[in-house]
Amino acid sequence: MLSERRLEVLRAIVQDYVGTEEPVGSKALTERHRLGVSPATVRNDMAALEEEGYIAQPHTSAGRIPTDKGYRLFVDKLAAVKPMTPPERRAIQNFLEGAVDLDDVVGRTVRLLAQLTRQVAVVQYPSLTRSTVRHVELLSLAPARVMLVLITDTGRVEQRMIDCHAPFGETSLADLRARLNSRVAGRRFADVPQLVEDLPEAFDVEDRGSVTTVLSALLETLVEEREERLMIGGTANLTRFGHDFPLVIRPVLEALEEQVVLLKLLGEAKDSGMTVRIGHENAHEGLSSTSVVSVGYGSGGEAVAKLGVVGPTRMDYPGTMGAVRAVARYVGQILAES
Amino acid sequence: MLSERRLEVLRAIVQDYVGTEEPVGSKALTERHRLGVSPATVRNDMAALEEEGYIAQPHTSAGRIPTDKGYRLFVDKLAAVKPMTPPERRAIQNFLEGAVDLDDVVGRTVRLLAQLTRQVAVVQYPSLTRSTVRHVELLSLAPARVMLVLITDTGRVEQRMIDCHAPFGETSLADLRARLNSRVAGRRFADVPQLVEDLPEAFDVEDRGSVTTVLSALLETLVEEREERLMIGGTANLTRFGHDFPLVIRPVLEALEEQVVLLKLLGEAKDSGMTVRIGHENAHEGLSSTSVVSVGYGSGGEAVAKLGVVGPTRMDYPGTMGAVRAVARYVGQILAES
DNA sequence: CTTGGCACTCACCGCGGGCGAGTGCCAGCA
DNA sequence: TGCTGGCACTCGCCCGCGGTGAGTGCCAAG
Repeated sequence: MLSERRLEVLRAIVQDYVGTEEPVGSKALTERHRLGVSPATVRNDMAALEEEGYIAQPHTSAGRIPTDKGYRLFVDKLAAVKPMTPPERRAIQNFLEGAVDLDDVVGRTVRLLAQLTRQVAVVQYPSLTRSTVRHVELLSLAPARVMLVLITDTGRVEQRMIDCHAPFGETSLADLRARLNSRVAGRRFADVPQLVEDLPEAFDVEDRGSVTTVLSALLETLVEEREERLMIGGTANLTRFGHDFPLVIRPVLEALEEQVVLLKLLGEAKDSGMTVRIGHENAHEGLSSTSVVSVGYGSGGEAVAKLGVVGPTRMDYPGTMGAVRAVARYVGQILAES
Repeated sequence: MLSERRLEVLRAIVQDYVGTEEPVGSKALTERHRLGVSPATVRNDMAALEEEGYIAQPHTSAGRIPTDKGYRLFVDKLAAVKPMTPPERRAIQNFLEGAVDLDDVVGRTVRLLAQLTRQVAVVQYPSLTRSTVRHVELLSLAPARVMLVLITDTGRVEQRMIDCHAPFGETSLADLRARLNSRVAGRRFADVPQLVEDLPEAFDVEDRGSVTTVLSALLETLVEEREERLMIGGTANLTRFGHDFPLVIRPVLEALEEQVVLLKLLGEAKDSGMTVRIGHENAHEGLSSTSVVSVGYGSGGEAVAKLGVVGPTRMDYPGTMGAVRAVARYVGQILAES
């Protein structure tokens, strides 16, 4: 176990390094922080911290920088989430309040988060399976062509074109629509599969095939990776990454373009509470020099989706966590209102 | 007017510079191209080309690089669009054919373009105003809350939530839906405003307010900047830009995040035929070291939207133009089939 | 108008030395 | 036992140096 002061030294190193982006030495530390001990003592502590793997030096005779493990300790034990100031809160609220629909909410959230944290923002649309069905609509576009529209209580709308093999009569369609809605409206999407299981049996044999096709299309929209959508923004902030650009930035941009990767990233995070994944803790290789701060958000007590930011491991964790948490909170409120 | 050979020299300079990314000198030129003259002659030609502003030297005693004006001349007079090879065509077709809906088509197109050109791809969704109405749907979600769903012949679906001030009866809604569809289905979206102008008059006074609200919401979805959507991809390719990274890449990323900027960019392009905007020809400042190659695409003879790529002014214009044209063509086909 | 020759420019590279921040170690002290 | 000042050492960074070579402009001759 590390002594109190050594933890303090680690905290000081993290803070200074995050601020200056340069390896920090023992002398500079004692000057900028009131540690109450001499540089020599700090050096001893640093040697110990390095021994334990919390910090490292890029070259001999350079200062120390925190390792992933060091950041981890910092986040877990040494950092308090920095709450937003009242004016910041008001700004967040104002910015989000003008949104007219879900796309707008998500879009504004992304921009807001990117701006607040000066990092890349990622916002997931409310998950279908965790939402409640508000309405299911079936539109006949052609004799054997039906459009399925799902509407959730979170304002999300998904549509899907369905090709039936046989023509599907207008009255049968209306019948299916009515039955479907009476069964699933107000229920959770996750329960839909069971709720509609025996629905085909209520129909004439001739329509049963089409009904099954429609239902399976409905179920298909609920499977993972099809039902998840997200939006990202603030990629321009990647340019603040460091000096050794292309090598670092490229894999990050590539990862960010792969929705699958991002979804997996957010999926790995805890469902409740804030999750911070630091450097190599991220499974994806291209993101090994980034940290991901994410949190669930939702209209009620339960999270319907996640949002977060991706930035260099050398980031202002307290500030970022504060911003992420605050934004998630307000987005939840907005969602609840609509 | 420049002599034939000088044009040839310019072409050679552009080709070499695009290939090597380094200023090209007179000697290297004569070695790599069969110009039939000596370096000294080429030097004279270069001096003339520089005098006219087609090329420039980064430092004294370095080779020449083309200016925006030089690329412009190259594109206009010296370059032939490079057609895709048969295997490439097949690959494009295969890649696009698996798409299941419009989002998928656009998404695949973006990825395809980015991969083919190794640049940033931008694909606009088919414009509403240039499409034809397939269906208009009105859903009652709550007594005074209606959802409007627009479906176009290009497979695009737009929805919008509408708050009516007074409750809107189910039968009135059905009536409006029927009348609306009989008037506008199969017609061009651009004509919709006139077609529905006198529609409120057909309704009882009590419903007339809600009808007007719904109609104005419908018209609002058609105004510019609301109706336009687009998707971008391949931003990771920006890392191949040059050595002087952050300064160049940052404004480009910023510009790409502003849909407004991109839409304006594409809007400035000609409606038919391919448009190439080089460097400072782009109004947006951040894009002054990029070129934009764009072209309209559509299911029939007429373009319903545009797509293109954004890359460094130092790009392979013939190849890029070939890829952009080919992709636009196949996307048009896919759209026509669906 | 083209060409070979020639002097000149200047970015780039590798070298070497001085500087200084930072380190590890040690002996002394509380 | 733990903290401190002192000290020698390391090594990345900066800077100035000269050599090299690609590239240039100019000129006189073909």
